Parts: sequence; structure tokens; C-alpha cells
Amino acid sequence: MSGVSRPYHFGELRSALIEAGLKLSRSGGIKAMGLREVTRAVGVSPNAAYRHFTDQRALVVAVADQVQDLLAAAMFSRMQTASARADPKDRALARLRAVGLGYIDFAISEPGWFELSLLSQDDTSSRPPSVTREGRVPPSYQMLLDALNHLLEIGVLTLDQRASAEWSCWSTVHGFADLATRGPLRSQPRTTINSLAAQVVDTVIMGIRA
Amino acid sequence: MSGVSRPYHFGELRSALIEAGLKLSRSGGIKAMGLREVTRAVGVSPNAAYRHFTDQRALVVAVADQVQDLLAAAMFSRMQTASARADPKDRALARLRAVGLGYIDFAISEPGWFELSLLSQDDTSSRPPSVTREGRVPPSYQMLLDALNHLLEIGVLTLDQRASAEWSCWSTVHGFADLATRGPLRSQPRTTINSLAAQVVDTVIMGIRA
DNA sequence: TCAACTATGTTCACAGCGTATACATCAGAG
DNA sequence: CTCTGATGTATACGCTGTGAACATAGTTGA
Repeated sequence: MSGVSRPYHFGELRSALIEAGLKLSRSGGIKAMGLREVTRAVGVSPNAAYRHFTDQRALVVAVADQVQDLLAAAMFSRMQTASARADPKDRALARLRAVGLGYIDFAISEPGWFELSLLSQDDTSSRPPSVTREGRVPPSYQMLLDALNHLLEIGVLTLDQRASAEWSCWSTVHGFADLATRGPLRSQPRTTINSLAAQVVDTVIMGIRA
Repeated sequence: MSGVSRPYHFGELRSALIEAGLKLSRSGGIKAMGLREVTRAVGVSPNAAYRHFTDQRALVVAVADQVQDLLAAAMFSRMQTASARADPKDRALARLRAVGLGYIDFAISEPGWFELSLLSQDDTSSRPPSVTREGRVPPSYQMLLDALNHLLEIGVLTLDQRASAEWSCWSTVHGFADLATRGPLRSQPRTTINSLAAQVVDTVIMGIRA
């Protein structure tokens, strides 16, 4: 190797770029994830990225995939907290609530990352929106499905109610997150947001049970 | 003026730019609203825009304001259709449904414009999320408030139920629109989307009444 | 009527961006 | 030891948003 210092990583540029993308997008959102800016953060020439990603968009998508895992982790830890209830029905409902509030909480505390959350190229086009599962599904979505299926099993939801519940839940929770980060609620104090979030999540849960 | 043909509009560049921005964003979304591209469409030099807008962002916001009116118009025409019911309660509920489905319909048939809809710089920070109104409120939001207030007046909703209903409704409807345009539902056939939209809107309406 | 002023648009320039192409360097295989 | 493929660099091109200086058209006031 002739003693000259190598670029400090060899064969791991891909993950280094994703890591840098995570750090940058966390504070600056998508805008902060320019290809040149990310490669600069890693200390490499701009075009080096093209050895690992076809596009700048491909890099962003790769980072968005990581964000999916972070989102799922945040939701999961919140769900653990909610699992400490005696009555199984209460516990199942509390879990569903935790799934929703976890999603919202993540969006509000990490708005930069939340911007990326829909870019994870998952596309339900191949799979009918049903209970069955195949291929890669974002783990956060899977948590929602699990919570709803559990409510079906213990008889809190009927098959009919279960049918489109996932889209009602996801729509409400995602929509609220968007309104709270980019929309008209964007500069409301956190306490207001939290109280509205709780009401909104409770409302949709009542809706799917009605 | 020495007979030379003038740039064809004098004093109306601002509205011409907004018009061009509408046309471009309709098919290409925000990305198609680059300052150079818009000025090119009008046939004027790029920097001419700076006489009427401080930023490119300011131009985008101005276009987004126009989009708000288009959204409101679409929702309104749809609401007219739904107003033909005998029972006042049914009519009031049908109106609320129409408000929601109108919002979703607009988003799906004009996804380029829908991208701009949250950029209309309205910010509810000054005004508590209450029934009262002041200043400029996006007309589509006002239609939602009116529909809900009407439900309160005729006794379909209690004051308590009315309280946070606007955020539940807006969240659900906006979230569904986002999932259907940028999200996992983005390439579902229109019939699937329509049926899901109807279910989701019905669900949230049942939620706020429960 | 003529000069000064304001409003509006153009020209030129600059830094930044994504990315295509050609080149350099290194690791491992034959 | 050389060939080959993988990886990073250098250079360049066209695009972007925007600042500064300039030109011109219409208005205003003496």
C-alpha cells in the first residue's frame, strides 16, 4: 500500500454515506442531503457515491430505509410501555394507541427524518391491502397490522371492522404528523400537540370500533 | 416608446408568473416550479421575478395560495352535490363527508397542486384552535369548520365531540391523500382508492360521533 | 416642456448542484 | 508479474438561485 494513508475506509463507503446522510437529514431534512454535501461530510469526492448508488435519489432512499427502522424502534419502545395492563382488551387497545402515538411522537421529535419516511420505496401495489404478508414490509406498518389483528382475535373488532382499519389508522396518524410538522399546527407548543394527538388517536380508534 | 414591442405585459408580470407557476406545478409538482423555468415560460429574464417576489420560495407560496382557492372550489362543487337530501341530519352529515372526499379527490386528481397545499403560509399559532375566526383562514379549512359547526347546531355533535373534531377530520383526510399520492397507496387503481377513501372518511365521522 | 425619479426588466457574473467521462490506484487471481 | 475488476479522483458540462450594475419606460413636479 506504499504507506500513503488510505481514504480511511475501503469497502465501507456505502454505509459511511448512509450514516452521514442520517446525521445530516436529522437536522436539515431532505434538503441537507445533497450528494455533494454528504460526500463532503465523509471526506470523499462527490462522484465516489456513484460507485454505490445510481442516483442521489437512491442514496436518499437508502437513508429512508434506515429511518424506517428507527421509526419502528421508537414505536416499539413506546408499545412496551403500554403493554403493562391487566385486562387483555385494555392492553390490546393501549397497544394500538401506542402504535399511533409512537408514530406521531417520532415525527414531531425527528421532523427531519420524518420527511424521509414515505420515500422508502415500498408500494403496496403488488399486494392486496389484506392481512396476509409477503416480501419486505416496513416494520412500523407491520406493528400496526399486528395490533389490529390482535384486536380481531380477541373479539374487539369484527372482520368487517378490521377490513380497512389499517388505512384509517395510518391516514389519521400520518396526517396529524404532517399537519404538526409542516402544516398549520407546526408552531403550536408541544403540550397542545400532545393533547391533540391523544384526542385524534382516540377518535380514530373509536371510529374503527363503531 | 419608440415602437419597439414591449415585453407584452407591463405591470402584470406578477400574476403572469403565478399563472405560469400554476400551469407548471400542475403537471410537474413543486420541482417544475424552478424560478428560471417559470420565468422562461413567461418569456422574461430570470431576475425579473425578483421585482415581484423576494425569493423563489415566495413565488411558490404565492402559487400555493392560488391552489388553496382551487381546492376550496373543488370541495365546494362537490358539497353542492351532496346538499340534496331531505333529512337535515343526513344532509349535514353528507356535507361533512363531501368536504372530506372533496379534499381527497382534489389531491388525487391534481397531485402536483396538492404538493403545494401545505405551503400556504397559514399558521394557526396566533389563533387557538377554536370555533372563532380571525384573519385569513384557508377557505377549505373554513368549509370544514362550517360543516362541523352545523352538526353542532343541529345536535348531531355535542360541544365535547365538536372540540377537536376538526383536527381528527383534517388529519385523516390529509393523511389519506398523502398516502394515496406519495405513499404506499400511490399506484393503486383509482377504484380501490375511491373505495378506501369512502371507508376512511366514514370511519372518522363515526369516530367523532362516538 | 423638460428634468428627475421610480418602477420594471435585462445582462453579466458567481457559487453551488447533479452527474457523465476519463483516469488513477489498489486487491486479488492466473 | 501481469491482468482484471473494484473503487476513488479529476475534469467538465449544463443546470440552478441570486446579487449587482445597467437600461428603459412611464410618471411626476417645476
